[in-house]
Amino acid sequence: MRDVVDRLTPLGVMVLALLREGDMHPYEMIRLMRMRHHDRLVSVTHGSVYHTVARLERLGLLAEVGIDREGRRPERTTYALTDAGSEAVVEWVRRELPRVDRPEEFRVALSEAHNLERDEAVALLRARRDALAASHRDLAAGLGHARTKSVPEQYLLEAERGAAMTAAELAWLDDALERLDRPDFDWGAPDVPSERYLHQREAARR
Amino acid sequence: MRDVVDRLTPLGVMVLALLREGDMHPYEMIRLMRMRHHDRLVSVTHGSVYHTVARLERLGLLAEVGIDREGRRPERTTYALTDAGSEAVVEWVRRELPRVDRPEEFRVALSEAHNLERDEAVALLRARRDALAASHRDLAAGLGHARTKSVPEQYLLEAERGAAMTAAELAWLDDALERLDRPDFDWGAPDVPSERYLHQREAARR
DNA sequence: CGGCGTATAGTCCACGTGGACTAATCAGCA
DNA sequence: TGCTGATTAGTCCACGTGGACTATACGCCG
Repeated sequence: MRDVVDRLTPLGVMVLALLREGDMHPYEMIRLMRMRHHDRLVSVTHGSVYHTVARLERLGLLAEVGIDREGRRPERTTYALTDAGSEAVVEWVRRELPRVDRPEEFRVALSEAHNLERDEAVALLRARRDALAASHRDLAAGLGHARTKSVPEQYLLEAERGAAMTAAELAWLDDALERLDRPDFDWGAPDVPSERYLHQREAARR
Repeated sequence: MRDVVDRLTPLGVMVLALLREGDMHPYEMIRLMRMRHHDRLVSVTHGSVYHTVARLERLGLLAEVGIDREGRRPERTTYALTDAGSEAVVEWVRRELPRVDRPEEFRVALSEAHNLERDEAVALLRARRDALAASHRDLAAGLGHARTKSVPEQYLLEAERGAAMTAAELAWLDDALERLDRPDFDWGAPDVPSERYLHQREAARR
């Protein structure tokens, strides 16, 4: 079970997360991801999506549920999430949300955090804040050290920016955690895929 | 010439940039990148580095200059930069520095910006600032639009963070540009690989 | 009404990466 | 002095991705 989670790529997780909203064929996943601008998080190409779906099927995380044909369009294979697949998404997000290495993975985890219960998401983000603070201390120390050895500024630009970005994320996280902690934050049940998205899907299917 | 630049990966650029400091064998590149914490920018493994060097050789951007053997240690192949390789680094940085998509590439470009003349680097970063400002406006507009359609906050966390990060980078860039514009910023000639680094290499070679 | 472009749906190959493996030598500890 | 573990140096295979390619159907412009 745990080893399966290790083999998930960001795109794989997004695919599984989409199937939590309902059965779907790969091409529709691509449309939805593009419509929601999720292609800013992972690169969404035909090659990667179809291959990813095939791989997830081999892993037993999703399964074929039918081949329908609309008009005389090419036939399309529809897939559904298995229990293992549903569990794997949650496990993956749980693992990636607090990690400060692997920023790509984190952005995907954050955008799928709604698949967790609110309390758990908050706890994981709080852990992240601490790790981020430690990371920022390291970066600042490294910069300080380099300056005592009078390394020319031009060589430190990237490190400076890194420290600034880390500080900014820290500030954002503190702010977000404060908002998430207020009891009037709605969040809702993690399994219910929100009426809105279902409507969006219908609109896209039109 | 331009097509060669298209085929450069971030790791490839870092390898070429290292060779601008002097001839080197792949294993030494790995040591240096780790020592300078450049493995925060790209993943530095034996597999990728040796393969990358072989590819750059096929592209004619670097060339074997000798096989020496120290003591009875395994023999090591030393490589040198060709003129085309030297030019390719500059071209690549020139192209990636202002781009706001592809953040990975940008971080490498920024850390190799010292290979450009100061004036050119400043001009490219100024172009980046404008592109970044436009990108931030888009993100903010998208968020505003989502809020008018009352999308639950839990689905907007990643987008919010993205906007905050973009704003932070914008602030850092403005600050950095202001410092870079002051005439007492030293920068120096782009070709001279800085005494300091040569010492560092000797120390590592020891 | 004919043609051109774009949307739908999917396959397949080439490329780059990363981790596992080999193998010898040096440093340190007991 | 012998053993263990880390360092030096490099090879190789399996995996995931992305771009090119195929093929049909629909919409639109002239």
